[in-house]
Amino acid sequence: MPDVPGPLPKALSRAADPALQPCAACEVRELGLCAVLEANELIETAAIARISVIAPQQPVFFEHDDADVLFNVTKGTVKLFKLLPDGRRQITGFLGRGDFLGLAVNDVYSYSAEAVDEVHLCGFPRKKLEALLKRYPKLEHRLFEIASDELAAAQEQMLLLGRKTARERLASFLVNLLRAQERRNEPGEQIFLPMSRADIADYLGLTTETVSRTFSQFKRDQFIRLREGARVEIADRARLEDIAEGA
Amino acid sequence: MPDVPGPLPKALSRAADPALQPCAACEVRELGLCAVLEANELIETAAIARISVIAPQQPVFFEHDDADVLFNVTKGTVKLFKLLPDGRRQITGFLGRGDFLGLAVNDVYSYSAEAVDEVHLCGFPRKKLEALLKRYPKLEHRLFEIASDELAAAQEQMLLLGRKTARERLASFLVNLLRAQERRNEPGEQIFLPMSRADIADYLGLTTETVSRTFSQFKRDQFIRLREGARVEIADRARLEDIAEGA
DNA sequence: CGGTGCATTGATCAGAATCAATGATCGTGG
DNA sequence: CCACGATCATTGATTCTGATCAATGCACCG
Repeated sequence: MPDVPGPLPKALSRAADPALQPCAACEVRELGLCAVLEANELIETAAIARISVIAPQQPVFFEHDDADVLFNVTKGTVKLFKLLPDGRRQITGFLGRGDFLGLAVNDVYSYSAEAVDEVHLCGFPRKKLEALLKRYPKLEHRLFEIASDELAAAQEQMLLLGRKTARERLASFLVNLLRAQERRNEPGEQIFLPMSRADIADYLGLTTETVSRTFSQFKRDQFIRLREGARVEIADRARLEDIAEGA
Repeated sequence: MPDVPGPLPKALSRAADPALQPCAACEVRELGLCAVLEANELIETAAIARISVIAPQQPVFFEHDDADVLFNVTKGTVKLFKLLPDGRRQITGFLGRGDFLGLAVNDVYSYSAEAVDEVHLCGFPRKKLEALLKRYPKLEHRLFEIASDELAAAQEQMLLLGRKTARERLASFLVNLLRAQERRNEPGEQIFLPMSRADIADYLGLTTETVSRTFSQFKRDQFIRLREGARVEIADRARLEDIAEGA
C-alpha cells in the first residue's frame, strides 16, 4: 500500500475519530511495530495509541526523561541525538515513516529526539504497552527484532564514524537514505533531505563546511544533482555505493 | 560471587559432566541471559547449552555467517568488529563475563567475533533457543532488555567516535572498563587490558601511535599507572571521568 | 642469545576543522 | 511585489589534531 503524498495525514482524513481509531487507517501499519498484529489485536492497540503532531525543530522528548511513551513515526523525520556538556552533538539516527522510537534503559530515554520537519507520531503509553506485551508475545518479539535491527545499524554507523573518510561518510549516508526509502516502498532516484547541513554533519561526525564541500565534489563528479525542495537526484548510484564501502 | 582467577574454568571443575549440567555451576548465571530463569527452567536451558573454549585471537564466528548459535561469555574477553574491504577495522565492542553475543538480523551475524584472550563460551543453538523463547516469554523479554542496553551503549560509542578528542576517547574507554567491572561485581582501582594497543585503537577510531601517546600523557599527568600483566591502575578516576565527558 | 612481535617515541604530513567571507533562500512587512 | 533581514549553504584561507612514516625500545620465547 504505497503512500500518496499530501498535506494532510491519511490517518486523520480517513477515520471519523482518529484519536479512538487511529490504527485502522494507519498508513504505516505494515511497517512499524504493528506489522505483526491481527485485526482484532489492532483494535486493542488502537485503544491505547494516541496521535500527536510535532512542529519542525520541536522536541519529542529529552535524554534522561522518564520513558513514559514509545512512538511510531507515521509522517515526517525525527532526529535522535546525544549532547556533550559543551554543546557538541552527535545525531545517532534519523527516523522516518514506520520507524520506532523510545527504547529505554532503566525506564529513561537514552537520547533526545526532535522533529526535523512536521512529524506525526503514534504514541503508546509504556505501562499500557507493557500490559499488551504480556498478552501478545508476538509484540515483544517484534520489539526485539526492531532493537536488533537498530543495533546492527548502530554498528554500521560506528564503522562509518571510526574508520571512513568524509567522502565515504556522505556517500554512505546518501545510499542508506535511498535504501531506507526502498524499505518503505517509496522507490525512485530522488531522495528527500529535510535536515540541515548541520544535522547531516552532526550525524556523520563532520562539520557543515566539510559536508557542503563534499556535496559540491559529488556534484562536480556528476554522482548527484541537487533538485528543488531539498531533493537530491542520485545520478550514479553504483559509484556512490562503491565509495560508501571504501572502494 | 566474585571470580577467582585461574587457568581452569570453574564451570568445568565444579560439575561432574559440564556438557550436560553446565548451568547449575555457571558462574555468570546471575549476569547473563539466564538471570531471569528459575531453577527448573535452568535445567531445560542446560539441556541445550554447550560450553566451548576459544584460544586467543581465534574467531568465534564471522560476519555474514548463518547465526546458528548465540553465546554467553563465561570467561575471557571477546572483540566484535566489522571490516572494510581494504582492511580498515572498527571494533564495535569488547565483551566480558556475563555478556551476550550473537544477535542477528535475518539470521545472519552482523559482525565478526574473535577471542582476545582465552575465552569460554556458553552456546545456545538458535533454533532450540527459539523454542525455549516461545515457552518462556521472560527469556524473550530478557533478550529485548539486553538488546536495548547494547543499543544505548552503541549510541554512547557513536558520540565518542563522532565528537570526542583522542584524550576524551581513551578516558571514556578506561572509565567504561572500570564501570563494566563494577557491574560484574569485580571492584577495584585496577583494570585489566587483555587487548593490544591496535585493538584499542580500532575500538576508539584512532591509531596505535595515538593510543600509546595518550597513555603516556595520562601517565605523565598521574591519572593512571601501568602495572604488571597488562593492568592499569586508575589513580585519578574523577579527573578521567571529567575528561571523558568533555570537561 | 637472537628473533619476533608489540609498544613507545619522534618527525613530518594530510584531512578535516576552524576562521572568515560571500552567496542563496525564505519569510516578513512595507 | 519587492526590499530587507535572517538563516543557511557554499567557498576560500589557514590551522591543527591525529595519521603516517620511521626508528628505537622492550619483553617474551624458542
